[in-house]
Amino acid sequence: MSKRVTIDDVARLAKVHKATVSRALNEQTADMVHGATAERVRQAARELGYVPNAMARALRVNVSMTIGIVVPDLMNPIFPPIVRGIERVLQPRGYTVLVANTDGHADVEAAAIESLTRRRVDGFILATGRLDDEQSLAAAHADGIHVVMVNREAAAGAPYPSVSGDNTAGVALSLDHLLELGHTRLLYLAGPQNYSTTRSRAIAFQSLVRGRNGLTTSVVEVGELTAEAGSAAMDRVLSSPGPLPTAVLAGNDLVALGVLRSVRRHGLRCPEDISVVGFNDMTFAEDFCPPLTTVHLPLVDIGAEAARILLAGIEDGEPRRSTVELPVSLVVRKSTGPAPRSHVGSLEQGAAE
Amino acid sequence: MSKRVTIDDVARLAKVHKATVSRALNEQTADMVHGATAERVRQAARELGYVPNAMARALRVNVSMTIGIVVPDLMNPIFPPIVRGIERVLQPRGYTVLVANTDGHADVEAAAIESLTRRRVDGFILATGRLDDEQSLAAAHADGIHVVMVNREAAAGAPYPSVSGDNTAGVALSLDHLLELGHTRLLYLAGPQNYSTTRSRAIAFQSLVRGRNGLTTSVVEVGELTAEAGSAAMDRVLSSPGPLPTAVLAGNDLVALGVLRSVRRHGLRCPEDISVVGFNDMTFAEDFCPPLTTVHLPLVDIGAEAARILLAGIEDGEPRRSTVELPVSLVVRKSTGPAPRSHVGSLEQGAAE
DNA sequence: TTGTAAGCGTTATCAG
DNA sequence: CTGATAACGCTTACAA
Repeated sequence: MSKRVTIDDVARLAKVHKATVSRALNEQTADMVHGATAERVRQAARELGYVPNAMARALRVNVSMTIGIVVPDLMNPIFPPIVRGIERVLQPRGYTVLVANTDGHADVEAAAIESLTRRRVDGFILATGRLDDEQSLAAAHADGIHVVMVNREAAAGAPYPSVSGDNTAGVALSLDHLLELGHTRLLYLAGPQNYSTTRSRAIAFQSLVRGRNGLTTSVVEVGELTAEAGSAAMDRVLSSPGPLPTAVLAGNDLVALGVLRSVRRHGLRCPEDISVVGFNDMTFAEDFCPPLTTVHLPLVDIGAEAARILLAGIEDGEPRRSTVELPVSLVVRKSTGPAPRSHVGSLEQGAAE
Repeated sequence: MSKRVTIDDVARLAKVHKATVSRALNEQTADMVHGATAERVRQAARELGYVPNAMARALRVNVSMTIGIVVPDLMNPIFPPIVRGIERVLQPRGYTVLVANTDGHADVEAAAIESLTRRRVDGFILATGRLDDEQSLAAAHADGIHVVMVNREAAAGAPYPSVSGDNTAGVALSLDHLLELGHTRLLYLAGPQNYSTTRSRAIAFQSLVRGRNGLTTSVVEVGELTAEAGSAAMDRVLSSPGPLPTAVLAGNDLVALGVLRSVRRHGLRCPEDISVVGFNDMTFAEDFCPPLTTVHLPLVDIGAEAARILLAGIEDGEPRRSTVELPVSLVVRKSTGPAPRSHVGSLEQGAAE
């Protein structure tokens, strides 16, 4: 536990003042010192195994080179790619990333933000997508800490820049695909409405569907964005009376996965009896049973772009106000197919075209 | 960007010395100050929105309350559960977690460790499982920073405690299962041998299989622990001459997934033509096509246990030397079935029982 | 119970 | 080009 070596130790060995050591070891200021001196200092540092204390530096210069990322749950497969994207741009610039999970609870989110604020992160990237106003975040923001939202639709008076996929386009793509396959009885399985992504997807669905003739549509809200919740919701749908939907659009892939499980359990086949389309194109969506047709979001890029905007804000001083929506695409796999013939005749509302 | 409020600001408002503020706001020392004074201080702090500077504190007390986690790739689904487990025990104790990805490269791993050392983490949890000796880690360790390995078999002279699943038992379980199903021609698809987990699994396989009559076994090493590498390796196996294995044990689930894909592409059916068993029971293994039979590792527990050991070491001062192997279980799903009858007669070596 | 003062390891500023 | 000094925000002997 030999007391850590400090800049003073290096100075002593190199027979210079610690200020000189500081200058010699710093890229920015290295040219302020004589070449030979600098080399002597570097040599001494190497010899002693000197590792600068980033906290002392941060305290002095008031910049921690640290970014806090807040996610609901790293185990949700959409977040690791986003985090990777963020790291990909931050790491090379010398930033380190602090990740906090919130489990989707507002109070632990507040605690996480507070904890990161204590650590004096230079900025926040929030991937929680909750719509509730966050007290501690606003406070941090007021103190000049930059914030970028990710995977979150910017609200009207959005105080923070945001980066997300084009949810409306994604829903439109899915819808077109299903319509082309002849589906007329559609179910939208929406996520909780206090998540902006799922909310905006649901809104997109409603407005795209409105005014189309020959369509029977319904929207059911699932309590959580998990396979379990999706499964439970679909169970309820499948065991309720009346004609079943021939296709379901899920709020995200996890929900879609739950639907797949439920459909299987009920002895129905996907896509023969019912088509399913997801959202996000999470890792392994192609390996599901059947491989999931879903809207592909460029998650890594979304993370990277968020990081870039954050950095730009930090460097300018001026917080940006951008709202970026990255393009999405539909990747058609095996969970969607032609609408089942047997149902065509049994429409009970809406005129068939 | 109003200059952050400091302890002095609070002191001024509460009309006490900053030392008193420090004492009042600190759980440990709060009882050293008069109740009324403490309340006044808390009130002032609240009023000003005071958030203590953790770095200044860390600098003073020489404890950062920060733990560095080093993983190869957060996008590999086995790591998020481990990280969650770690957080689950660290968070409540006030620790914050710094996660660094290495992409499996030794040099970026070194850089990550150095970066975390600069930040003066109180400990490391390494989930990289590489066997290469890490220079900067040894240096940190020599300076009294605690280290715990996770998902890594302890080598003979292991300098650090480690927590992992019982790999040998896992392989034994898989093997027994396949033997019971009548498989006699077995392929082990091992991961790279510089990962201790995959190495010890491969060794377990070899030694368990040795001396068993009536078995034809082979071991093929795949270059990486990814679905792509697994797929490529299996492609090679399937397009080589000679009788095919009736069952393959994969070094981990990702490799198994690659095998599944390859098998499908080659027009073979799993498990009718070939059985596949994985290792790890990663999230969504049950949703693969077919659902994957695999060895379940208690990943969250593994992470949690690692964190506990780390904390114990930090609190004692004395680094532990424990090597923990958590029990594993086989979860049988649909990717394994009876050995195909058609092959029974065509064994070309080893006596059928 | 509270105040004083020193110091944690850096870097910025100002002299030399 | 280099050295001295102060300051970043906090905790902790020690003193009152």
